[in-house]
Amino acid sequence: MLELAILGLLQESPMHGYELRKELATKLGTIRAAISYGTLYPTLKRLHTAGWISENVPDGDTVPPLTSRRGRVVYKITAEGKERFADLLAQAGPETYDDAGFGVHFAFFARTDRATRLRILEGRRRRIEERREGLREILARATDRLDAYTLELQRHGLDACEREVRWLEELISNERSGRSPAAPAGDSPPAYPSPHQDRP
Amino acid sequence: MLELAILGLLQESPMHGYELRKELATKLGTIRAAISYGTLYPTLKRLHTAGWISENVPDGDTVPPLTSRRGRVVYKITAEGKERFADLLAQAGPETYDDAGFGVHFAFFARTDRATRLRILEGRRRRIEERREGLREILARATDRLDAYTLELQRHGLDACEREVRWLEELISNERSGRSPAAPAGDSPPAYPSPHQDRP
DNA sequence: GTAACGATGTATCGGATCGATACATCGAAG
DNA sequence: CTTCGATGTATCGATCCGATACATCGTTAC
Repeated sequence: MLELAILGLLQESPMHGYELRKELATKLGTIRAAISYGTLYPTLKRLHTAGWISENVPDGDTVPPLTSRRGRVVYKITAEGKERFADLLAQAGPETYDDAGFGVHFAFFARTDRATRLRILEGRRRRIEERREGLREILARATDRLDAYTLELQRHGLDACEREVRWLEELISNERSGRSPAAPAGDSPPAYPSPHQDRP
Repeated sequence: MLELAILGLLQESPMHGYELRKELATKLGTIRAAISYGTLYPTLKRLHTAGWISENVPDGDTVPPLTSRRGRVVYKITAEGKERFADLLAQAGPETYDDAGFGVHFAFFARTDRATRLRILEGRRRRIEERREGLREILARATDRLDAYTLELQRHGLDACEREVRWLEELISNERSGRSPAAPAGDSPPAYPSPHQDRP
């Protein structure tokens, strides 16, 4: 999952690890608070071994002992890496529908074709609907077995599910009618400031 | 984190692994969809080694070869396990405020003292507020660097944060005034079907 | 001037957890 | 009478996190 995110960001521009981590946090926002270095560096090493990225260690050829710069490794995507990224972008399996997988894929929807976008959005919706039904089941069946706090937790979870389904439905509807992702679907006004829709 | 959940459930009644997994799914609901057996059994083993639970393998003493029942191991909490559970319940550190940790602790709030409940709720609120501020920062600062889909993702995340902060505030307010967790705080009517509040 | 500090930067280790897989029992449906 | 789905125990490889260590750089404070 992280693999997709890294390749996607390096496609935009080469970066070193620290920068990559910050950009990752910005791009993924709430999905993955911040990637641990214990995840990032091994993954970068793996991507390098696979030949999808290159590691550029700038050892100043003729000036090694003067300042002895600590190696600031710049990572750059390769041609094979771009192919790999395209492959990952196009696939939509079960792992694409869980919280982390969906978030990462969604973050790169601008570079995903519409058919795949729709498949992912619908798969995710299905997933959340199942979760929602599970919670409704619990709330209908086990009301007496569970204490007030546990029930409140389930209600809060159910609320979040219903909200996400509505959100997904709006996104799906927008995709089908060829609208911008954030454009309001018609009757319901947007709750957030409009994303400057200057192309009619 | 899983340790707390297992000890908590086994405190209610002894269970075998399969049952434990199902109860865990019911109790934690949206927090942790379903615990993998690859997590559950090693954790049970660990708890057993630590002396917090006992493993009861019912090998029918005098009837070994007749049906040769596959060992259905029944796990039971020990006195030390109960102490351990109480210790875990009472502590409120940074790991108590992330998504998984908070959810598990909240699920056992019925057995947590009020002071700890308040500390955890406030710590969690702080955590979500920080996440919210981070998202606002991104939405204010990086609007032009991010595409429409990424922005929409951030907005959805921000919305979820604001919602959770409101939820936490209501819970905190209820705790302070000694109300039931799910009771409405006063002016705002509940968004979900009232949890049959037949006591006035 | 220089010492301290916070941001930048690379890297590893142990531990928690997941998903896939394997295997075995049992009751019911066909 | 056999196949199938639910029940049940268990392990393996891979992913990811949190803590930790260490080094550089610029700014601020003394």
